This record gives sequence, structure tokens and C-alpha cells, in this order.
Amino acid sequence: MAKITDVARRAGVSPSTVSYALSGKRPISDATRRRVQAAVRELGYRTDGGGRSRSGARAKVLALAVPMRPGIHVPVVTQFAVSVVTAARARDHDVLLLTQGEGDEGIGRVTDTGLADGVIVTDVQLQDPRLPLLRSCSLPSVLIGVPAEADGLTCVDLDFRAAGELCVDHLAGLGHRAVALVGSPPEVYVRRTAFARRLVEGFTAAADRHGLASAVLPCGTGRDAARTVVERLLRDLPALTAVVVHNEPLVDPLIEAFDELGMRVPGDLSLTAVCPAPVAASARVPVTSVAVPAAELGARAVHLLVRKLSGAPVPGTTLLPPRLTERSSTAPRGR
Amino acid sequence: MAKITDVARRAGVSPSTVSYALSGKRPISDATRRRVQAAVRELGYRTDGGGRSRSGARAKVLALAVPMRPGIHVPVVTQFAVSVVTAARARDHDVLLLTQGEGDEGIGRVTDTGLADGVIVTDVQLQDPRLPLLRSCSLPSVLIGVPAEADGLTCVDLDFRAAGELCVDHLAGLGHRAVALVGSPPEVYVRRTAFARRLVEGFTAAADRHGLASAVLPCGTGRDAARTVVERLLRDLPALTAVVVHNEPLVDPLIEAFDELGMRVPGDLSLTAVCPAPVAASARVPVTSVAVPAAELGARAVHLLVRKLSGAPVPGTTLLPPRLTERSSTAPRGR
DNA sequence: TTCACCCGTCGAAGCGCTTCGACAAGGGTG
DNA sequence: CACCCTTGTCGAAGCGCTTCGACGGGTGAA
Repeated sequence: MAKITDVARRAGVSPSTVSYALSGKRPISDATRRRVQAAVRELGYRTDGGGRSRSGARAKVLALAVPMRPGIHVPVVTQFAVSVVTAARARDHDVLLLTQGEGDEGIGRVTDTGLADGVIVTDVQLQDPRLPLLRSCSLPSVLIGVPAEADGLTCVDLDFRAAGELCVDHLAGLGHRAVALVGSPPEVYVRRTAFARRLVEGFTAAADRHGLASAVLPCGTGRDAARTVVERLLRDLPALTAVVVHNEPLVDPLIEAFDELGMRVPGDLSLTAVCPAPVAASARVPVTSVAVPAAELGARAVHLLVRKLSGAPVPGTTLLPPRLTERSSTAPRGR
Repeated sequence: MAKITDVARRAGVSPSTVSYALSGKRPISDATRRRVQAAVRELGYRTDGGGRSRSGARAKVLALAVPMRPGIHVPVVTQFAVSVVTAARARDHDVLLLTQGEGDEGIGRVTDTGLADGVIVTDVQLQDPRLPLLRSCSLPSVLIGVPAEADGLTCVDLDFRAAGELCVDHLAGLGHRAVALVGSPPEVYVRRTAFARRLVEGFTAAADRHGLASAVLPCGTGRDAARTVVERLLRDLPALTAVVVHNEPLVDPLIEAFDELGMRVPGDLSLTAVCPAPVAASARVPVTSVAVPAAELGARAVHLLVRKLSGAPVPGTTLLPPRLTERSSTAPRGR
């Protein structure tokens, strides 16, 4: 493995010049820079990460904390991860994967040991136990999700509140007068996961504003859970003609359950989902949906974190505006 | 952030003694070790990763290469990732996530730069382009999957060949005389992904051995693909009474497709799957299956890699024996 | 009692890189 | 023409840790 001194010798300059030529932190003449680059290429030189971080520089590693808790939707999380890695690589950083295995303290460890320069935190809860840690150790971080108290933190998320409203607005515009929200598994709400709560708020607010009858029910996954919820819904809200789902794996089972009970989508029931576009598009009936832009959120988070690391100012909270895509699962009431 | 010298001062010993007390690489008296440990605790000391790897020691980081190619099943890959992280943490290592974004050369980069000490490679193909790299740079690695030429490599995998045979044996034992294998999407075979091929081999060999009529069809995902494959299957092999599926997201659609064409599972058709246990158990009809032990494979891979890093000898190829779990999707022929 | 040896500890030398201060050479200004 | 500033490069220090060789004090053998 070639080291910086080898490159320096080959290019006929000093190691420090090589370092500067490569980092651009000091002006280097064009001729020298070219010679250095040539030497780097010929020797296949790569700057040693250990050496770099040893000397107080950044490790160029971002940590990604993904609590693999029950109730989360694996493909969405995976999409975060992939987009974060891709975006990080594009900015010359690598990604260290943290799961919940060792508790929240993984975050502290990784940064204390200098393994990572900053951390991207996912699945943020309203009162997240990791917040004090993030605030205190002044460790650069970006949250995907917005907690209750977001002062001094950098957060990115879809504007779930607006997403909830948008769905209801759409359904109300189609003439529906009774709507229900079928949400995530109960444990998600118990945990007070931020985005789930926000969606409920938006949904409820919009329903009230439009004067609609409404109901909100959490729901686990699987056909049985779907069936149970649908039955309960039809009992509680017999006038129901529209539903918003916020629970990716439940979209199909829900359509089936309604179907079995004699309500066809979209003929008898309009369905709107908040989920990644592919899920909505490939459902049994293509579902009108507000997309959860997992890939974009991941990329943005990286972008913000890297800026933060470079000392640039970053916005506090970035909420991506929801966009509703009409597919074939919604229709005017009484069509 | 406390450094090793602080600990040393506090414990009244030299930094080297602290290092030895912590690593155990030289005998240290009990009294001293205790004092050091106390100092570490009081100061909240954590050994700096940069410093460690700078001095030629290991970074205690494993890279995990997960090519997120089309046709792979995301939850399985995620399970690998989670189990790898968990197992790595249990052995005091962290995990760097590599995706295919930057091509195969990510592996080289990560180890050249000393960021990671070794790499776990997933989704191995029979002729994997990453193999030369792994062989040449003598970089410690473990493959999850077995390529065509496995000499000098450390591999772990489910014994897919035996899994294929096991499924057929089971079906033959139930009296079925015509079996089909519905496999992964075509691109997986084109890519010559190792495990997919091996399963086909085992399936075919066993079918021939039992003198069964057999067919093998790749299949994409989604209800339409399932429907098409089923129709084709019933045309090609009208006597068909048993099917092996090796395509996680297709299990349910396949059952539905057969159902729509008048073949009930297990009354008219016995179905066996090769997939993670949860998928099999929560299908529309609980499916008799050979489990893909993703979590165990991940943990084993870590185990092997860590051993390898410590210089211990490791076996070349570890094939986990398949285990078939009977559920309600298989029945004797003509029940 | 003396010598050899082992155990536990220390000091110092790096690991490969970055970065700070210095310096030589050249160009512009007064 | 003297001087100052800029530009491009170098040398050296140091990051925090590990590790090698050495050393002092004990113990066991002769």
C-alpha cells in the first residue's frame, strides 16, 4: 500500500505538498498538482483513513442510526439506508450502520471514539430518548423525523400533518362526508413516533374543518387485522365512504377486506394511502397516494449533515411538502 | 474527551500500562488492572478509533457489501444487515455499509483506506466479479453465498442444493408425480446468482431421481406474473400437483392464482416454499417451507470473519443443512 | 548466598496523515 | 531601488494509541 511519502517522492515534492494538493486547502501550482495527481494514479495511492483521523481530521464517516423496532416498515427503512449511503458516497463519506441492538448509547460510542463525524437519526419519536444525547455532546446530527421540541436540532421530514390534510381535502373535494384513518400498529402510537402522530393531527384537523365524520384506528398487519379493523369501522361509522391508510403492508389486505364485505374500491369506497410510490402503484388497485419520499429524505439528510460538518449554517427543520398522486382508488362519492 | 494519558495519570501508571491492561496483550497485575478500570469508568474514557488504527492496529470495523440489485428480496437482505450489525457489536466491532452505488470498487477502497478490517459480501454470484479483488488483495473476507470456484475463500450459505432436494423428497414422499419449481425473477438467473442455481440443480436432480415429471420456471413479482406462470405451468405440465416456490413475494400471489384457476392449496395442489420462516408462516395458507436462516447466516459470517481477523484458521465453506417445516400447504396427493 | 529468570511496568518509537509556521522567489509599489 | 506582499513549497510537530525493548524487583534453583 503506497503511502503519502511514496507519492511525495515520486512527484518530487514534500508530503505536505501532496496533502495540500489533494485537499486543496492551500494553493498549489498547476504543474505541481498535476504531477502529484499523476503519482497518485501511478501508485494507486489512497489516503489512509486511520492516519487521517489520527491527525485530528475528520474520519469522513457518517453514522446512520436505524432502530429496527417492531412496527416499522422494513422497505422504507432500507430505502433510507440505501439513499443515505449513495448520497454519502457522492460526498466522499462512508456510512456506519447502527441498530438498536446496543441501546441508544451506540450513538455516543461511535462519535466518542471518533469512528464517525456525525449521525443521522431515523424513526424519531416525539420525546425521543436520544435527543438529550444529541443536544449535549454537540455531536453534529440530522434527524429524519421531527420531535416535539426541535430547537437547536436539524430535522428533515415529509410534512405529515399537511399530508394528512391533503388526503382529507382530496376526499372531501370528491364529496365524501365520512372518512377514516387506518394507521400504523398501536405500538407505534404508544411510542409516540412523531410522523404517525402528525399525520393523525392533520387528518383530524382537516376532517373537522370540512365538517366530516371521522374515525382514527391504529391497525397491525396481516389480513386478520385488516378484517377486524374494517368490521369495526363499518360498525362505528356506517356512512363511511373514504379511507386514508398509513400502513404500507396493509394496503392490499385492506382492499381485500372491504371487498369481502361488499365494498369495492373505488366504486363504494375511496382509498388514499400515505406510502412510498411503488407500494401505491403496485397495489391490487393502484392507490391514490401521498408519497413518502424516502430516497429524497435520506439524500437531504446527508446533504445537511455534510454541510453542518463543514461548518456551514443549516436550516432547523425542513418539511417537504406532500404531493398527492391520483390513481384509480379514489372516485367521487356515489359514483 | 478523556485520552489514554488522562487515564494513566489518574491510575498512577503509564499509558502503555493502560493500553495493556485494557487489551490484555501483556500480563498486568490484578491491582493495577483494577485501578485502571476504575479510572476508565470515572473518566468515561473510550479508546479513540482513529488513534488505534493509526498505530497499525485494527479499526474494529467490518464492511458489509449489499448490492441492492433488482430482484433481490429486501427484507431478507435487511435481516442479514441487522444480524450482522448485532453480531459484530457483540464482538466489539462496527459495521460499514457498502451498496452497489459505486461499483465493486467500494470494497477495495474501504480496506485500502483502512476504514474496515474485513468485508462480508452478500448476494454472491457463481462468477462474481468481486472475487478476483477479494482473492488478490488478501483482504479478509467472508461470503454469504458460494461462488462456482470457492477455493481459498470463506463462504457460508444455506445448502440450497439440499434444500431443493429436500422439498422434492417431501413432495415425492406425499405421492406427487409432477412437480414444478417457480423461481426468482429471470434477471437473477441471468446474473447467475449462486443460490438460485443451486436450488434448481437440487430440485432437478431429486425430481429425476424420483422419476417425477418436472418443470422449472423463473418468475417476476406481482399478481400478473404469478397468473401467467401458473397458466403456463398448467399447460406444460397438466398433471401438476405440487410446486416449490423460491421467491418470497410471490407466495401469496401464486396461491391466489392457482385458486382462481380452480386449484386449491393444499387440496388440489401442494406448495412448498424456500423462504424465511415468517414469510411462510404468515402467508394466506401457512406454507410448508425450508427456512432461509438469514439471521443465522449473518451471525455466522461475522463470527468467521472475526476469527479470521484474529488469525485463527477458519473452514472454507460452511453449508447449513436445510430444515423443512411442515405447515398446512402440503398434503398427500389426491387427498 | 548468588545467579538466572520471570513478571509487571515503563519509556520511547513509531503509525500515516494534517497543519502550522517559515521561507524563498517573484511581482508590485512608493 | 528598497521594501513588502503574495504565491507555492517545505520541514517539523503532533494527533492518540500500540508495541517493542528494557528494566527493576522478586522468586526459585543451584
